[in-house]
Amino acid sequence: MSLRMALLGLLASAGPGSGYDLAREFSGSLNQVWAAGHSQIYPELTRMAEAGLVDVAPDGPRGRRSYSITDAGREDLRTWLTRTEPSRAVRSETALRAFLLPVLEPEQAADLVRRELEVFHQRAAELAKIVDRGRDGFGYYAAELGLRQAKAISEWAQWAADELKGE
Amino acid sequence: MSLRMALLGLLASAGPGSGYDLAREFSGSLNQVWAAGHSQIYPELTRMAEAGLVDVAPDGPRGRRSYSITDAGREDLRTWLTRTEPSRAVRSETALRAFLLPVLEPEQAADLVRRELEVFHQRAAELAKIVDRGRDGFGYYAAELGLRQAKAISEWAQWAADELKGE
DNA sequence: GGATACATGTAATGAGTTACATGATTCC
DNA sequence: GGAATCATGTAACTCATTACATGTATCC
Repeated sequence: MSLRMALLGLLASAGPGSGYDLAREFSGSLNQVWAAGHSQIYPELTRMAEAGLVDVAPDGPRGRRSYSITDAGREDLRTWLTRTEPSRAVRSETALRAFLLPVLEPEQAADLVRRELEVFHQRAAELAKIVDRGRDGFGYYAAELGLRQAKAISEWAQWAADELKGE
Repeated sequence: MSLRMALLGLLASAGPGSGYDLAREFSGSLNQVWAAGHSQIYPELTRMAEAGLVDVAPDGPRGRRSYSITDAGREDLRTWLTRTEPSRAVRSETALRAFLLPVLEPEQAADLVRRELEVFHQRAAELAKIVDRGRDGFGYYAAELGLRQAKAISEWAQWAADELKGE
């Protein structure tokens, strides 16, 4: 359902587009939030068209099919956002590794934590750039959230490295 | 692979246990980090036994089968933690909804954000309790990470609510 | 003419969720 | 005797990843 809602959201705010366009947006800013490959996107768009959530304009160049959101689609998206309870299930490999840290020797655990520090420090810097571009629409709130989370993780990594030194 | 590593980690640090025990640990503190139900755990343990990563002691009461980690299992776990690159793929419904916020009216968006604020504020309070119990071993580093992330999300929600008021 | 980007799909596999199904022990 | 908990499994389904497969338009 989440993939479907992400696609509807993109069509609602960026306007009509092809599966190819949508797949490209998924490898851009949305990728930080929800990943999907084209092999997942194309069949889902077909199902969404069958369900009347999107209209298809076929026969563009190179067989391009352009999808646009319908009123039913907009309705579904709004209902999902406002009336369904978000799944807060977390599945973070970084967090799982944090959980498993105590099975390592402190020295190896510290190595692992330093690698996370570097990656998320880097990610925070990238997201800061997006945030600085301001409220140009889509991705603004998500980028700010991503930034705060990336900072939280790198600060945790710093803390954990210090903690492990003391052992 | 992650499920397998989580199981090996639990067996490595909490000692031998049954699938039932492991499923219970998954619904406890580990649940914040990596969720799994018994229908996923039992078949995985069977495969792990076939691969020689765990030993099985069958014939406990009520057909209980107790699993313990082998040297090969410990080796696999250590190799995974130290030599494989973590997947940093994120799949967060909260973040996806943050991404989609601009499709809502500011008022509805603010409602959504306030609900997240409440949930993560609550979660932060629960994790703070676990962290306060101190370095009693497993879950300590993960709880600290979870706490920092929950705080980051609720601070974001506060920021977003203010931001939406201004619109 | 060749490389690159555009464009769409399917197949096989793996991971995860929900529902179904069963039975033993313990506690009251 | 009945309820709760312990204990294990399978089946059906959905969701996600990787690999395979093909063809068109544009740029140089």
